[in-house]
Amino acid sequence: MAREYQLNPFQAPPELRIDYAAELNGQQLAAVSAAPGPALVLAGAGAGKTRTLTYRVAWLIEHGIPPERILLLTFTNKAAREMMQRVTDLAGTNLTTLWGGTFHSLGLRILRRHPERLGYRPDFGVADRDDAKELLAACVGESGLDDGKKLFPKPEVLLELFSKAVNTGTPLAQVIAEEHASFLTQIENIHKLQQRYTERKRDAGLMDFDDLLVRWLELLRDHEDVREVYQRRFQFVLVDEYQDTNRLQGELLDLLSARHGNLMAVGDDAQSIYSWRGANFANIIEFPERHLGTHVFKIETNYRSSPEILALANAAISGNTRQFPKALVPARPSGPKPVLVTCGEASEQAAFVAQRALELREEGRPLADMCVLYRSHFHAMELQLELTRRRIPFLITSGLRFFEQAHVKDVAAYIKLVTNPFDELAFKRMVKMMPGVGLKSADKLWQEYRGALEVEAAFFAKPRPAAPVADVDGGEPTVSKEQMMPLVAPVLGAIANKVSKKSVTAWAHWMATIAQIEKPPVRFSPSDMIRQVLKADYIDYAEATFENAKTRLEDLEQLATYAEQFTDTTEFLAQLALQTNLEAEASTSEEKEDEDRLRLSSIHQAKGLEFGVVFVIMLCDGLFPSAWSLDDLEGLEEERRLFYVAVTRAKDELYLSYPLLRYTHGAGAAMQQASRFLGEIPSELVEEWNLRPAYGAPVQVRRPDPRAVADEFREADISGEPDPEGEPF
DNA sequence: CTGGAGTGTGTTTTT
DNA sequence: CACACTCCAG
Repeated sequence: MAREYQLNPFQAPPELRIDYAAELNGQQLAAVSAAPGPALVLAGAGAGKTRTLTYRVAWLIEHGIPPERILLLTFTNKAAREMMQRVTDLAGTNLTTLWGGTFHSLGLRILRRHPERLGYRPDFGVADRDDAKELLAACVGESGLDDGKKLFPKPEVLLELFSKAVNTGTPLAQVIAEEHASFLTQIENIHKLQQRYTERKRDAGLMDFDDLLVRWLELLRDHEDVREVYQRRFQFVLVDEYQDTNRLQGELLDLLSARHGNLMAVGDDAQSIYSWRGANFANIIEFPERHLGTHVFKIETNYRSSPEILALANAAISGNTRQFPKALVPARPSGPKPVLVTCGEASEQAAFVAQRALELREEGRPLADMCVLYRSHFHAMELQLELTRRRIPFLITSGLRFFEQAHVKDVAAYIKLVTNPFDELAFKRMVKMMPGVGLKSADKLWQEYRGALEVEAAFFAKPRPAAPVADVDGGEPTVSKEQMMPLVAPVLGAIANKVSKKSVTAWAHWMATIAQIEKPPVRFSPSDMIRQVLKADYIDYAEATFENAKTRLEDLEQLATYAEQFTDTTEFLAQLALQTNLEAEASTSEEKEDEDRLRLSSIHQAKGLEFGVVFVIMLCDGLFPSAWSLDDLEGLEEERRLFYVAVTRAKDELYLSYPLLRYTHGAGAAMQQASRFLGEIPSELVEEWNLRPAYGAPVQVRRPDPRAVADEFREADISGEPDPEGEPF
């Protein structure tokens, strides 16, 4: 292996601004100042994993490694941004040339530079889950495979299977055998369908989430000159949350770092909670075998939690058989014991959390320093109601993603079609908004449109010069903003005679709107486009269609504001698809960040965060651990790790609660059993609270009237906006 | 062929 | 209990 950079990659340090030895403990320092070469950093929860990684980046830069030679892979884009900001503050260096982000966003970034190598257009789009589902559904439909005679997997299920196969590098047949053996008889058809789906994506100029990884790997593997460029460029590769990488990501990392061999993987096997998404536990275990000469660093001092919380966490995880043994050493002084709270029913549990949060706030702890964690989003229902009722401000990282809401997708479809006239989904989505147009007409119109478009496009199809591979210091992608695509409106005009009588007016109106937004300079400004679409079409449509049109239109105004930072529609759309949550990712205003709100989150979404006080609710067997996981050991162990992640978010106080009774959908009340995870904790490690005596007046026990619930929700301030009436309580 | 009324089904976690 | 899907009337 060529290692010419290996001999002395670190130039003589200039004067260092950071006193590493003073700011890090011995174990952290060892990892931060590690000599070049493969390194595996096993850092327990709260041991300063992020801190270590951040200082490592600063250390590299202070030792003369140019930022553009560092690749930083993190679990969320936000994490990358925060780390880079921190390094900027620490070392006073400008990091704009450092590449950092999620696997998916970096895959997009690299693919965008060489799309022609894989036969993609330079402005290919990113299909989110819904897009992928629709596309696949269309494939199923036209293939006639699902004739209703035999049970055929639904598009969602198929996508899940495809995804698992590529992410884990497992043959599709094997995945099906493991997950849905009954579909094995139709394996031929499923294979055909997958092929069709792949072609269809390419025709539509779309990559789905998996493509961003698969094609990235393909690009590096099959194109030596491209591989060379990136292998040379990325002298140091750092990965966070390595325990949650899947096989595909593992291969990408190995390939990217193969030349210099400076791959530093940071993770904690006890916090692996994404195996359902294909995360490969083995990556972390086999790292030293795959990378000869790996230095293993262990960081075991926990700075986050009180010894009491840590003792509980250790007890909780000890039920797992598959783990590296580790000894987390507490560094903080003693605190209160974790509390186990048994409640009568879910609404009582909600009342407890609300009341306790208020008490703690009285004692001077900001709401923002408290978090309520749960296994599944719907577990937080009663709590949302209770907080709303009591006017306690809260921030929820909700299950539904901003971009996946119908109205957002509707408006985005306009931008998508103008940006990429071949976007079948966008076209059909808009056409179906017209009166009298359903699935079939949409398809017919699409065929007509597509035909006319090909004719138009022929004029634009000029041979593109083979793009030179960008050099290490090469510029950004060579996507020209020039008009390389035909205009949409003329094509719509050309086929206007094919439109049914019912929708002629709507069609003309639509055409006018499209013409308006695809005219420069509007077409280069996503936010202008959104505002024009709203004004021309969508306000009316929304008001006629949605009961809650007002809220939705406000959302769209927010989208337009968010879009202002983009001057390129392709990038805007791609980023939007990769964005989980607009609020979490977009830069929020000062005012909003200052606001004191209780945080509600699924445990998965709370990964990497920490709070003074943590409530873990709904610890019922069958809910957490979820009923799905009860029958196999691996599933159960993952749930246990999830529980471990939950409790290790807490710094000072931890409350574990569960209701004895729960009202389930339709079936009425069901008795609940305490989670088996609670049973695994020695009783001397927790303090048990008896709800009623401690809280005087009996908590109101009521079965919510569903209609009242719905009303309350409608008025509810779910986004956590400040209450217009002023004082929250 | 569309869209409404009526019937059946099935509920994790997310880039 | 909500939503997805089916079936049937315009």
